[in-house]
Amino acid sequence: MPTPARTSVENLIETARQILEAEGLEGLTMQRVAAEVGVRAPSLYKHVRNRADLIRLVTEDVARQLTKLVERAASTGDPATDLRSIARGFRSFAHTNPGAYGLIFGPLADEWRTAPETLATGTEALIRSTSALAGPDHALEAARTVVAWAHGFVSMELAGAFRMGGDVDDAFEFGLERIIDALSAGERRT
Amino acid sequence: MPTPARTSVENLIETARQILEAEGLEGLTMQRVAAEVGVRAPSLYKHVRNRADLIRLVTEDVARQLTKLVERAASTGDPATDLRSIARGFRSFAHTNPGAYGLIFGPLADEWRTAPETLATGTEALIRSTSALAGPDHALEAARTVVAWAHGFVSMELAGAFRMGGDVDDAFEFGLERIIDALSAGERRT
DNA sequence: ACCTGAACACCGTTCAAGT
DNA sequence: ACCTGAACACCGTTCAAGT
Repeated sequence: MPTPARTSVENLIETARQILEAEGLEGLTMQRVAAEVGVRAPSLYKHVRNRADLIRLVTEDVARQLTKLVERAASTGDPATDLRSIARGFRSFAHTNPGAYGLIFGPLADEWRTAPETLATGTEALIRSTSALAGPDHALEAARTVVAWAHGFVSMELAGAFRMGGDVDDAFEFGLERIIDALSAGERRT
Repeated sequence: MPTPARTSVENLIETARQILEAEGLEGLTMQRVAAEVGVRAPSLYKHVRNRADLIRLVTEDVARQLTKLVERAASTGDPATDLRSIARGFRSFAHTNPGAYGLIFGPLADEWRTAPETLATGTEALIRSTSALAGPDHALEAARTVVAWAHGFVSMELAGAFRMGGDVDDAFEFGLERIIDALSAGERRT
């Protein structure tokens, strides 16, 4: 006798993400998710392969959202302006979704790492800006410099690593301007 | 009847660190550590409070080692040279101790985060260099820029996030020179 | 003073049995 | 076609009992 599903992958992903933000990755258990959607843990295995698979799906969801944000931030055509929007958007995304953000580049098991394609369009938007700023020869290296700095900054910030006083917002803006400067300087020199 | 301890905190920390590098954080279980040192899991609780405590001790050990490395790298007195040494030393430490490195700024539970003091002397060495390079007014912000970039770069690298081709070593050197440039440029301008 | 087995509460996961 | 309880192997942790 076929019975209609009481939940769905989408529902599981959304629920998992809420739990992740509220209680962290350790709190994201199959039993917790099951309880939240109103079934027993074994039922989840009709919808996802296992816990790692569920986490991977959440990560992909997050990566898609971040990518869309970056894509939209790079819209004026002026590379420095776009880079500022991208960096600030990146940071504010991390602030509002700290748990989700930790999944993307975190030192986590290979199993739930997101595929390169998911982040591709966001990367393209970034490279477009750095290409205009640092020249096409250094576009990729410049993009890596920007994203490394931005990711490092927000991940340290979220980890509570900036504990020597000083205004953290100011430090972010300082770094952003200096890096944009440095990349444009490179272009002028070439 | 007092019996001599068959293990010690130091022994546990060292063993835990080996397991961490070999099998990742999930593989670092109390039973695994106990088996490795030749006792049963409950015995570990005579030496550490619990698993989180053991991980915290490992983190502190790692932080101390990294700090010492940074401290020693900054030795020539020339800020740009010292910054290069610090950044490269930082990166090579992460490469040889990827599991341990992940503990320091990772998006991990508060319980095993290391105390600020442990990283203090390394931070001082870094700030000395950035102060000479970017001026004392921006020393802290400049140090945050450098460390954010370096940490972001190596953590993305370790996470396998640089998947668009290009030479990753070159990207590191590119970013390093541009950032040093940008910070010195700031000094000249003031 | 340290170590142990037994026990408890919690995981993830499988599977046969229910509807 | 989905959901369930029971079961298994694994955790971390506590504790009384051993030496």
